[in-house]
Amino acid sequence: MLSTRVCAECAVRDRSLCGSLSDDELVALNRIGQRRRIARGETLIWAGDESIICANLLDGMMKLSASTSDGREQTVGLLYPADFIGRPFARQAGFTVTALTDAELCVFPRGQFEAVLHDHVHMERLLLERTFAALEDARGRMLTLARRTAEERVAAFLIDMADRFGSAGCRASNDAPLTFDLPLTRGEMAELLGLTIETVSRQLTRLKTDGLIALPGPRAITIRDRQQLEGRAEAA
Amino acid sequence: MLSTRVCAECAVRDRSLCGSLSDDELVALNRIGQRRRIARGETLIWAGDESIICANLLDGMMKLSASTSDGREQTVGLLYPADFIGRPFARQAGFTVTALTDAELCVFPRGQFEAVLHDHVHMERLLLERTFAALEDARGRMLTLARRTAEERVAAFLIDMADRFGSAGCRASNDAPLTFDLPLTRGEMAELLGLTIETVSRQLTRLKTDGLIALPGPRAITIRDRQQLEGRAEAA
DNA sequence: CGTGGGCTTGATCTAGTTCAACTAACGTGG
DNA sequence: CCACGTTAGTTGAACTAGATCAAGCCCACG
Repeated sequence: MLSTRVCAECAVRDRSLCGSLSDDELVALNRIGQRRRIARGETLIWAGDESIICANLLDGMMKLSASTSDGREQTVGLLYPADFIGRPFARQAGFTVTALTDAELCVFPRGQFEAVLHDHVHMERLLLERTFAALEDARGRMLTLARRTAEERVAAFLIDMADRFGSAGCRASNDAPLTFDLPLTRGEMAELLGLTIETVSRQLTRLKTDGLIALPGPRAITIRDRQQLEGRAEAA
Repeated sequence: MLSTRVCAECAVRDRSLCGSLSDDELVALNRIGQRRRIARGETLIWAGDESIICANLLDGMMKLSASTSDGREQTVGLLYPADFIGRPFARQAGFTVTALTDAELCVFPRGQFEAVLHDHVHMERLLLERTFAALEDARGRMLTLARRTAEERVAAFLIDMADRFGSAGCRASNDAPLTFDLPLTRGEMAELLGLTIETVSRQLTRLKTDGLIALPGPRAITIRDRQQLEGRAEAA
């Protein structure tokens, strides 16, 4: 009873995997799930560790990252609220999962989560669809990392962030200036875009001096000319 | 009856998704599946096209590729026998699928394949596991494309190919020279590794002059010192 | 106040691209 | 059977996008 309440009040109930479950099914999931808060910078899972947990991200933002043996790092995915974390059916975690902001999770022991998955075909189907979507995203990013210029990467990233965090909903084609705070530092952007901090910074100031964006504060971005920014993102 | 025979004789029966089905379940799949041969260079699916088919690769090798609007291309995945092709539950194909060698496929209409998937939970589970594996592979490749040097990419690629095509099974740690034919041209390697043809060629001749490999013919590779080659692949 | 992290800016360097020959292998048709 | 065009591969010289190295700036926080 109380436990269904917890899920019923979940911020991402309707968007997460759990949205596929009926109220009574949620009871089972609640029994194995545990709320957990994690601070910005903390890492939940280390690549190579035994894969013991899965989770749903309830609030905040996290990153998935990989690194070479000599320490070069690359962010290979971003996680947003309602996203699924972890890899069922695998013994080892493939990537490191770290909080980019303070975050809140619903954590499940992997084995038990697999059992729930097994018993709830619809949930498994949803996870399959999400995994396909993640795969498509990763492959698209491969094109970016391998072939796009620094300017294209930065411009495309800003547009993506504007669409996610730009207030006043999705007024995508609106040409009024739009201001929002980036949830990532320059260093985190560099790690995501396959560049260095300096290059990211230079590209931003270039877009600023060209009048396409403004930088009201270190973390704030104003999109002043979305049209042109889109042009820079896909310089045909 | 005849139709089950077709699957029973399938070269990849035990390794493909279909391996999860009982003989009588195969009948259903056979009814919707169709053998198809495709020549080297032909493309089966174009990115952006309506997603009408799924398939199993029976024999040969294919690539998945993406490109920018101005024609820069990147191979985002390789497909080997028994691999699954296509994206169920999506209306559009995300990537172009092209044969790297003459190939043979078992093709299913997407909708009908989805229905089979729906009716055979075990098969859906297998597909989920494969999709996770593909996702992990794609993310690992992101690290390579963003952070590794040309030499590391080429060396790692050769080791991967040696493990797949090196005759006499997986004598991975054997230090006897191992010769095999690359299934990819220099251009295809470049597209896969995020480099240019010239860079791939130069790296290969460097590895040759350093004595780690030999190049008996344009397509042939001899691994002469796997240890050292591995060192070049992960220059710690 | 000073100290440290995040950010910017400048100067220099370099790995890999680009451009340009050139070579080798391979069919195809005269 | 050989000339010839074509495609794949190699090699060299020059160039450049982005990395690296090196200050400095700004502000929050102890």
